[in-house]
Amino acid sequence: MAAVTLSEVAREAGVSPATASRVLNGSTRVPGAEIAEKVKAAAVSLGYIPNAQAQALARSSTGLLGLIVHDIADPYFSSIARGVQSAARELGKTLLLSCTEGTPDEERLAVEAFTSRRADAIVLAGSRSTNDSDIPGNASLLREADRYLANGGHLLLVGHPLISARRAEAGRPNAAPDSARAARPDPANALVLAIPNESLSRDLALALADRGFSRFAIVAGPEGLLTSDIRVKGFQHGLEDRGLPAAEVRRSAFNRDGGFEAGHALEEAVRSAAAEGSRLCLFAVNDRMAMGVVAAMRRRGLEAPADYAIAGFDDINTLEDFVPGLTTVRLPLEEIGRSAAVAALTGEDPPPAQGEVVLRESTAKAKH
Amino acid sequence: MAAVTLSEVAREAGVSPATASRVLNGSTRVPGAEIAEKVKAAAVSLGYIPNAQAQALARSSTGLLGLIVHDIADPYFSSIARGVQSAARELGKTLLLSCTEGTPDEERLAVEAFTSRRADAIVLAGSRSTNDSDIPGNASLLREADRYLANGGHLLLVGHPLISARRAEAGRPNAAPDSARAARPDPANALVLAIPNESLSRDLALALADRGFSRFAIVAGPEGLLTSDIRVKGFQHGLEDRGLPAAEVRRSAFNRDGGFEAGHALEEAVRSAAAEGSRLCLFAVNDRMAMGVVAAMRRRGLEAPADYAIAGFDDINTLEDFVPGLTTVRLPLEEIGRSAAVAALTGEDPPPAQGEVVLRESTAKAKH
DNA sequence: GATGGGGCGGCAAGCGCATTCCATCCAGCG
DNA sequence: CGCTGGATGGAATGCGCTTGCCGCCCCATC
Repeated sequence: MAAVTLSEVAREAGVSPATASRVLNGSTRVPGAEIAEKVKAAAVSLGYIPNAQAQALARSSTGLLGLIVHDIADPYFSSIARGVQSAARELGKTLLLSCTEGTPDEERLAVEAFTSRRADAIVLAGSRSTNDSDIPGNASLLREADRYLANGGHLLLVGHPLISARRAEAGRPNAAPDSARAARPDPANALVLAIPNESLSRDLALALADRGFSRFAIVAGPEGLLTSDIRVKGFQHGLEDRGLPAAEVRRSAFNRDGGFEAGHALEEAVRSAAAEGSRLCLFAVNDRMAMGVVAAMRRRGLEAPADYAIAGFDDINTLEDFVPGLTTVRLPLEEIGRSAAVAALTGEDPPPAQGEVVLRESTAKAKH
Repeated sequence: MAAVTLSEVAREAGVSPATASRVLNGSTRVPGAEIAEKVKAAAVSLGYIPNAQAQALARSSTGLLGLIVHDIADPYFSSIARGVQSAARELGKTLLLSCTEGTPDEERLAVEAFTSRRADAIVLAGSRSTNDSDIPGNASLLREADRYLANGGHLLLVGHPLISARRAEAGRPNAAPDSARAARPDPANALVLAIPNESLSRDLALALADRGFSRFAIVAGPEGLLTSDIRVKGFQHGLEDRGLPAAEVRRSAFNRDGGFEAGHALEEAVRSAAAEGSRLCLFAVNDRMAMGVVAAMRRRGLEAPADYAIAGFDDINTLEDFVPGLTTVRLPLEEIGRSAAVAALTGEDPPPAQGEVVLRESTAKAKH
């Protein structure tokens, strides 16, 4: 990529590179009008485009914002990405994107790559995992994050803080609630945009109980996946608050196919509840899983809300035309992306996300 | 973003920066084993991470790949993005992302930004518009692209070539077919990953006709939107091939809401066809529009395939759990993204995309 | 044992730009 | 009329790294 350089423009305009630099790229010292005109004209006629690399090197600030997600083709992340991108554009930043499939090792690689690019800030979205097999990965991710921060970068986590050795316990059954964890400063000193997963899934359980459901089952992601674990916990708390027995938890992959698989496995439970004259209410910890469950049930001839009820979480945009309308917890994903980007770039603490329970047809009162 | 520099590592290891550079970052000349060890040890202990900006400046190659899409939250683009990202990762490139809402002006800005970053290659996805109002935008996009290419960048367009003044006619009713346009070299000398929109929509029309449908209507995007126009044309050709009358074309926004709107408008036609004992078959030029149509019809109490038939185009992943199963044309979007990235980076011509008609329930023979 | 060549570090020159410091010029003031 | 101070353009330096070139040493060769 050879290209027109500043000094060529300067020569063309008959001024020094310093002067050209001052008129072309915002400086505190703006040269006289006449000279400025000459320089601008020269720049236009030569088709000058500043070399951002060189500028970055000279100013030691790149104007780059890194975004790390599990999977950009997942509507959850692509909505967030849209928000991040839109904020980045408004702030005149350029977006770097990396997808990691959710593995801490890939995430570390991404942080490393962005550190190498000297990104001004990094937004890291996606659930953490407290799985034992991820301990080394989490540790090295944490180290990499520390290094990035130590070098003056801004890191913002969407949802959960990074998993430290100490915190690896946090997702476990008897860990501290959301609030306590959020209050504890992240060891890596990263910003965290909190998503009230626990209280929202509790709200969902309450809403469902108030609608008259009394038998529940939970379709969760693999053990150790923080987002899933926390949502399960919140939901169970809600049931407990209403004096209902804890729901059985069925674990599978944290995606549509996981839901599909769980759906098959839950057929029996749905039918036996029906046999007893009640409807089982399912809570899938994310919408994609819920959609998988619905697909599996449908294949077995079971429909919501007639034969069972089901709720998801996230309110991804895909739901708009999904049948039956899926009860879920709306997360303002694009907005989350926007404020994540802004917070990361400014270094200010982001406002926690606001969610809300959205009741739809999939948990309607039985029609008959 | 201050950080450990190469020369600090070199000093720590007791060697010159040149030597350190050679051992740390792939050079043809690799220093002796003993020295290499010292340098590596120093790099690790200091936590050295090369400054990609400086490297880029020195090597004049950045390892950056730019991706420009209309909307990253649209599953069509996010699937492509996934493919691009995955190829980029494998090739050791970093991805720059920009969303433009499909306006040529924003696209130009994105190209400019990526040029400024000296991206090695740019993938530009999304339909072009031959609309009169976009003429100036297209022209300046073309200029910007030319400039990028002149500076040694590689540009790859997904779908259509850039719109030149000359080519602005191409999308018009009596323009040359796909093949002729593809054969004409792009003025900007950019690569083009061809998507056989015309022949595939023709295939779709043939398949539908063979299924026994004889009355068609088309739900298209706004006039001048190339992808839409070409698909319409191909479909009409297919009908013509079967001796069927041309379908009425109804235009609205190229998205879900446009489809919804068109769906309402088409209620009459569906009902009157039914009154005459036949079913109207709708072709929406993309899946999102088709989904909007289905939603609108459902609201009016009309269901596919019982009351009408409908087909879409793209086979976005959202369709997996859409009811009814939507007949469509499958485009291997992720694969398209992958080969787009590879071609852009290598400068080689990409293989044209392979699509196929997928018949599903939405165009099933009437059940009764 | 002298000579040529190959291998290996180091030196230094940039890559394109921002910015500090300096020289210059002119206006204004005493 | 001489001096000072502010404004303005230019020269020089450095951001962190790569790489062509030079010089050194050691070994093989005659």
